[in-house]
Amino acid sequence: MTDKIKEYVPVCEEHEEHGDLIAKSRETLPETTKLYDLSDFFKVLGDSTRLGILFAIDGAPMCVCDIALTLGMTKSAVSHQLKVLRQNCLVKYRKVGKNVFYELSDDHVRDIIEKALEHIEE
Amino acid sequence: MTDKIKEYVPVCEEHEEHGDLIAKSRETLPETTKLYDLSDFFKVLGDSTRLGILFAIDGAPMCVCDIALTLGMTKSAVSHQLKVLRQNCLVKYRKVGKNVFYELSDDHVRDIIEKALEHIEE
DNA sequence: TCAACAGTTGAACAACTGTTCAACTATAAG
DNA sequence: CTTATAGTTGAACAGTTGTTCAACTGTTGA
Repeated sequence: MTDKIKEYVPVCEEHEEHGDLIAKSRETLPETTKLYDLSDFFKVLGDSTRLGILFAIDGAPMCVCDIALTLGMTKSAVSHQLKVLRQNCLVKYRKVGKNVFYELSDDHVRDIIEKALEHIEE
Repeated sequence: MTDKIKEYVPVCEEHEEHGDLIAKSRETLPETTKLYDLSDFFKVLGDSTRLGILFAIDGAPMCVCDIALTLGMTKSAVSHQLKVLRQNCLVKYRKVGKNVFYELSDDHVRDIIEKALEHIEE
């Protein structure tokens, strides 16, 4: 071993032929931040509890307690997940007396879930 | 504390009024297994590396090595994630000599990602 | 036959995630 | 004022996840 900085050597033998392809692929790749935003969005949907909440409040707004009853979970667990959904703008809420009613924030999410359901059902 | 089994007592005061709502919400709720399948699908998309791979091979099939070069990752890390994508049928592949070329398995996934991109961009 | 490279795999490790628990705030009713 | 309930929150814990590393298979070409 020398004290020279080890150069990063591309390994694919056909690399030169593929050079154009790689360059082109790199160009069409979204920015890193956008890739993170996108994966964060899918991460939020990637939990059965949160999906359950979204399905539960689809149709009519519900309070935390009733969501918990519907899903058979503790209020605490539901509240924690509602926070995640709130922070990612998937739900909106309004306070009425002691209750907080949650509902879907827009139809966009409904569409995406619908499409995904079609996908896994085929 | 008695040795009686502690009964599960619904807590929401307006619970009786909400009874219908909860029953209705429970009915429209997908089955547990479907909820898990759906969240599993989103989990797969909920990782920036895997999304990067999908974007990279969108347009033209690529070998593992080139995907790794495009994303600036090790072949091993890419291969591990390709395995996840394979197991969830998001990519298909064919072996040509020493190389394994991966491509998107269908347009459905492209649509979902596209819709999600629209959502986070608004 | 042998060396070089593409790709896969399992173990290990660190980072992250979801639920539980207990403590807390706030509103409503007696 | 006091009590009961709705909801939130932070800490703790267990389970999961992604990358790294090293070892491995399989194909190509000398």
